[in-house]
Amino acid sequence: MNLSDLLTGLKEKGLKLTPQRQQILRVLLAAEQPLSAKELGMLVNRRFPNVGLGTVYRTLDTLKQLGLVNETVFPGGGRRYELCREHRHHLVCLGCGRAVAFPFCPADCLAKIAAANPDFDVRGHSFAVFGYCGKCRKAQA
Amino acid sequence: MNLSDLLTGLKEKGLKLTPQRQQILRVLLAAEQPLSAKELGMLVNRRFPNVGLGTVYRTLDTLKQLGLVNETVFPGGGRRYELCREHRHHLVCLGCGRAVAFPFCPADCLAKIAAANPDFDVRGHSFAVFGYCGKCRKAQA
DNA sequence: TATTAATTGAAAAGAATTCTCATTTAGCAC
DNA sequence: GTGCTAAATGAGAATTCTTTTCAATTAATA
Ligand SMILES: [Mn+2]
Ligand SMILES: [Mn+2]
Ligand SMILES: [Zn+2]
Ligand SMILES: [Zn+2]
Repeated sequence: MNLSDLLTGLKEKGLKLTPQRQQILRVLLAAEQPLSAKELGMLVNRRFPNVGLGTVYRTLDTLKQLGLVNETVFPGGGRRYELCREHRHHLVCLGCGRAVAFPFCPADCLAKIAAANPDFDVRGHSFAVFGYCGKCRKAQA
Repeated sequence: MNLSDLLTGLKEKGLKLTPQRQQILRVLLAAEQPLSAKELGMLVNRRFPNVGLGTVYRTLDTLKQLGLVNETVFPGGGRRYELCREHRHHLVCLGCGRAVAFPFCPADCLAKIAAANPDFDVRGHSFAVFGYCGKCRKAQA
């Protein structure tokens, strides 16, 4: 998934290709881990200093609705955003906040749950493992 | 786990057994699903109308630190609290917010992750499945 | 009952997110 | 290119959620 694919996607939905949106997408493409709205805003501001958080949140909303971005909630409550690429989950450090992705998910659990709750229309799931990374453990000791 | 067990726990840690704390624990014991701080506060207020949210949050913090309460973050970002009973996860309705617990967790995934990241000190994990419950589906249709 | 440190209520402060509205602008027709 | 229009933006106000502050209260202990 590259920038022009994403822009084509927006265009098809009748959305304007504003420079702000393009830059937000560029930052998301370059990100190596899920970003908070604030982090995303700061990165966007490197090139467009007066894009406000309002625009960041609005854009994230539209991208979520288009299914291009997904929102993950990490322990402590912070919402983070990333482009939808391969489905993945994260190993999150409670010390420094860094996240490492892993590509597999609890398929057996999901199957059990769906089987046990036929009335429920399952739309998604979240899974995250948290603890302390090597660096933070050394820093503590 | 009943009320006097919990109170004994608090006492052992040198914490005061205030009526506010007791009521918060009673409400958490009676709850059938994780509560937001606000919901918890309102339920506490039925008996103690002037307990403020400040006290609710402070008490939840102490209970978390004692390992008696755990915090779960549901999709959208709301933090919810429940007594630590058996380890469990939830099936959460995106429509009405109701949650149903299920008692198993992705053990195989957790093992794979721990094996692949020996430097990382795993302290916990979160897992939630979301979608729309039977009631909400009927309401939509 | 007197003492004391922990706890509380009330209110202020902070942080995160959403809303409002006047202004700007991308996309389109001419 | 020029003008039109609905969509998008910037700036800031407003909400909502959570933490902090501090003077007053109170549970625990002697
Ligand atoms: Mn998964
Ligand atoms: Mn589990
Ligand atoms: Zn770390
Ligand atoms: Zn529902």
